[in-house]
Amino acid sequence: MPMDKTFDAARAEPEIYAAWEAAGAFRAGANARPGAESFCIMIPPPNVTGSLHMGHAFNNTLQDILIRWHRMRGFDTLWQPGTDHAGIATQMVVERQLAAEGNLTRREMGREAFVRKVWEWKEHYGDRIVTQLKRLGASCDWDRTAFTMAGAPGDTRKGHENSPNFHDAVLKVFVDLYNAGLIYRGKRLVNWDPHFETAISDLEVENVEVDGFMWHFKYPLQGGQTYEYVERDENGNVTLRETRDYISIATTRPETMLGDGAVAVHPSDKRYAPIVGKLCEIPVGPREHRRLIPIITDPYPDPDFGSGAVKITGAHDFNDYAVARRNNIPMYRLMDMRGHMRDDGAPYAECAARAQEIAEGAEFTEAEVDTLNLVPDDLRGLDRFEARRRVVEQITAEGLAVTTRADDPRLGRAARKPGAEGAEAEVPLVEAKRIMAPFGDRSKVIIEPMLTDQWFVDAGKLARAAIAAVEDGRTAILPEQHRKVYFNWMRDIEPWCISRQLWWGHQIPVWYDEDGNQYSATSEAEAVAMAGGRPLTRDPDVLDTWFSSALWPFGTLGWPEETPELKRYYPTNVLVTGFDIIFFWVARMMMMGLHFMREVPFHTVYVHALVRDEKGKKMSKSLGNVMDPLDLIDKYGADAVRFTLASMAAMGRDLKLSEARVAGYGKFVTKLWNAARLAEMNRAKPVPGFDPAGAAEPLNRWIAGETARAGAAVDGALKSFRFNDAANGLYAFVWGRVCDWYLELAKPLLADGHPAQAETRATLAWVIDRCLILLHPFMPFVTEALWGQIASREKMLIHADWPEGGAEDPEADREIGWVIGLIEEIRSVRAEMNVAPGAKVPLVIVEAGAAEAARLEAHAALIARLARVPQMIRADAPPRGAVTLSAPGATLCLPLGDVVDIAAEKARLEKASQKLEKEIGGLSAKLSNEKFLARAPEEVVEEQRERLEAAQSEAGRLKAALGRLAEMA
RNA sequence: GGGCGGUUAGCUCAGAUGGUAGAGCGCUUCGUUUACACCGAAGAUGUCGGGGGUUCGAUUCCCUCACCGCCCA
Repeated sequence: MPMDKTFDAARAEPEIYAAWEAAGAFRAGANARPGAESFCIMIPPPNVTGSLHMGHAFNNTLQDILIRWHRMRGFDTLWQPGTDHAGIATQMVVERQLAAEGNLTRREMGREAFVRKVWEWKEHYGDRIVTQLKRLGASCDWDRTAFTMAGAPGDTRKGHENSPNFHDAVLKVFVDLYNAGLIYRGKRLVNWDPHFETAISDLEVENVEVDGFMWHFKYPLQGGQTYEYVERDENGNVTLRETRDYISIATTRPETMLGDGAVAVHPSDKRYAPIVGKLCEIPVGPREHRRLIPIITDPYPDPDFGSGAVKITGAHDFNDYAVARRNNIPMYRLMDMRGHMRDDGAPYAECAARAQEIAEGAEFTEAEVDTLNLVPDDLRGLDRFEARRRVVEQITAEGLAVTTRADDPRLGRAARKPGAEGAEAEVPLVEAKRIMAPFGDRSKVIIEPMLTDQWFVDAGKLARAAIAAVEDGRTAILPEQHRKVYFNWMRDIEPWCISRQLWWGHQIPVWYDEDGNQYSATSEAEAVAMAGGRPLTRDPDVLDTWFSSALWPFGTLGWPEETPELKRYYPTNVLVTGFDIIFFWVARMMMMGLHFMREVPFHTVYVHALVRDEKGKKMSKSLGNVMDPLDLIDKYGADAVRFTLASMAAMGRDLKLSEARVAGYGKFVTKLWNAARLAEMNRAKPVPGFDPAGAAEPLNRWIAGETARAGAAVDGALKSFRFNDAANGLYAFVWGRVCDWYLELAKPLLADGHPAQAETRATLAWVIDRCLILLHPFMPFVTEALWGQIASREKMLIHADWPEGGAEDPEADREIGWVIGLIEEIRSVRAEMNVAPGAKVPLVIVEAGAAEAARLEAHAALIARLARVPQMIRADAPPRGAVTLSAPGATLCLPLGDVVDIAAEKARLEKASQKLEKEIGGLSAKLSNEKFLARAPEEVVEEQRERLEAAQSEAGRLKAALGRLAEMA
């Protein structure tokens, strides 16, 4: 049955994938040679809520290439798959679904029922991303699919039937770190997401510049005191001197003024030296209970920024928090968990009075301060942004806003034009400026720094080993620039907040007795025993999802049990990941791996770049520029998508992906298909044990050498993670060498009756096989399809032996190279002389060296065919009007006397001649430079000399040809 | 503000360790020779961002400037 003209990817891909799975082709150790080295990659577990995007497609294509390559080379290969339970994301998705179904809310149904719902959801939808990875051709050992929540209460064990019990590993890690003092609980300022009502880590906060305002307010000094406020320029000359009864404070968040504990100025700031230590009044709240706060010094305020004085709100700002701690300033929490102004506790008057005592020096505790609600009664319960509006309104109404002329440019759009009507009016100074605001990376709401009790990992201690391992090269990070990023972050690491106020996740294994004592244990029974039987309640919080994914490299292999897999595959070889999770994930796996396994989790971290759209924009739903890999697979086939991604994977460079590029590689699939089709039509079948290196025909030896060269290039490129070089090299080899030249040159030899027919058939089949093998890691589907179609084989291509070695054949290279050059030369001349494509022109041999003459004779048939010169004629001199060809070692020409356009030929020769003269000029200048001769390496000098000689002899030939042309004219 | 990366053909990008600037796409012209028109042949296009330096020699190494992008404050 003749082959179709194209590969039907849509039909073939699922069949091929099913065949691989049925054969167990992906299983750990499949195709391993006896005693083979192991090669293991841990998949970056996609979120269980995820669906395949370009980043996944890229990331997994690269992993699959490495895995398939090693598997074919006989390594004991494991590509460990699995998914991440993705705390916030999953909880969000399920809550949304409940709402859409008109179901009870999370809080209405309670924790247990909700968690059960999440497990149900996971059963239904949790394998979507896995299915999608399969469409890409990912050859993971799916039987081992792991899940970061496996074994947690309620696990239905669907979709991750064989996953190691991750929950056990997580609990053990927690308890061990707790007992080692590396995990602790404390009241700290953390990033609070008011939408999800949970703490999140620094890394989950995106700082974005937005339009905002900077308000300037007056904090009056206690009892109407005054001071001389003096400003000076750099030279110390006084530029402003006035008597003030206030200190000017700038803020972008006026609602937090209610919680101010102090005003701070820099110790060197002379302007405020007279009032340091005095009290000033917060200009908001009921007049009768205005709070007074101290003016202190601290290195934090920048004297050159704003007024140089900073309000300190320890409970709602990270910088202020540090200042407050240093100076024992109380931190008053103003908001509730939803970001609304507090509406709890005693009335304002009572709280404010107590705060006043504290400001005046009364003793206080953290716990007491947290009970004080300093939100005035009229603002309680308001949303934080509404409260801000009211605060500004109240202060301004009272005349305590700093004012400026209405044409002050700092007012932004609100400013009048200078000289315009009203430009001289005094208006409140509200600067319009860009300010950095923190947003939750999932909720997209503004994050509120919030003083709450949380659990922390002492990351600083764990980081030391993780830094050392990269410093001494036990783990290599590629490309190298990412080492620096890793070090910078690791060396300056903050405690890691690991508690989340969610329900979906590993619940913290800590119980409290009535006195608040903590018992950390892997089970409640154990905790009760530790507590001597006292009644306990469990901490309701769950762990940050990244806490469990940090255990991925050993948790998936069965730790804490000492499984054979753990022994065999840990440390893993390569981690392929995006730079955006170096901190979230890579750094934490390093810390946990080194701490619990005493060995690095992976030897190499290959950090790939971002897939962008063709204009270089980040793909995002809101921009509408996302390309869906599944759509592309539907349209062009998985092979084309994979090959595109691989060919663009230059290390450290972002990919700008365009559909045209994918379409281009789709054509490459067709090209390969048709090369195989040609072989089939010529009845070229693989001959077992055949080695073209020993072929009689130079052409066959030549392609054997080219193939060896291509194979070595692929190996070299993949060894150093240059996926693009590997892919592009294969493309050039298959299309540019095999299809464009070998197949064309072989056609005459494949003709019936040709003595080399059998050998050439065997070589042709061999070459196609090699193409399939070398391309398989990149384009697994079409290659496997052809492999099966060409012959019945012992093993599928996925387990075929990767070629090792193979030598080039310099003699055959020279010979075939010469023939190719001649054909190109003739084609070029014909095209430029406008010789009719069908016109048959003889090749005139005026002069030829022995080797050249032999080549002409040996390859006459194929030269005739490809260059359309049906006969070769010997002559003593070039005929009139003949065009001389540039062929090393021979004087050949084409008698185009009748057809030649003399002017065109003259132009052609002159152009070539000019180019040569330029080269000759450059080369001879170089060679007459004594310094060059003295200092350049000898082989470089020699090379230049040879080039000069070649150019000169070529120039001579051109000159002769030009001379003949002149005679004709 | 600190750090990192980029600037090469019309477009998208390669150019490890300095020594003849490349590919794909696009473009122009031509082509039904039985693998492939999802093809073939031929062709054009570059002060390698600007300026300095090191060197016999710089797209490549160093400095500096400009513009673009990313990360961290």
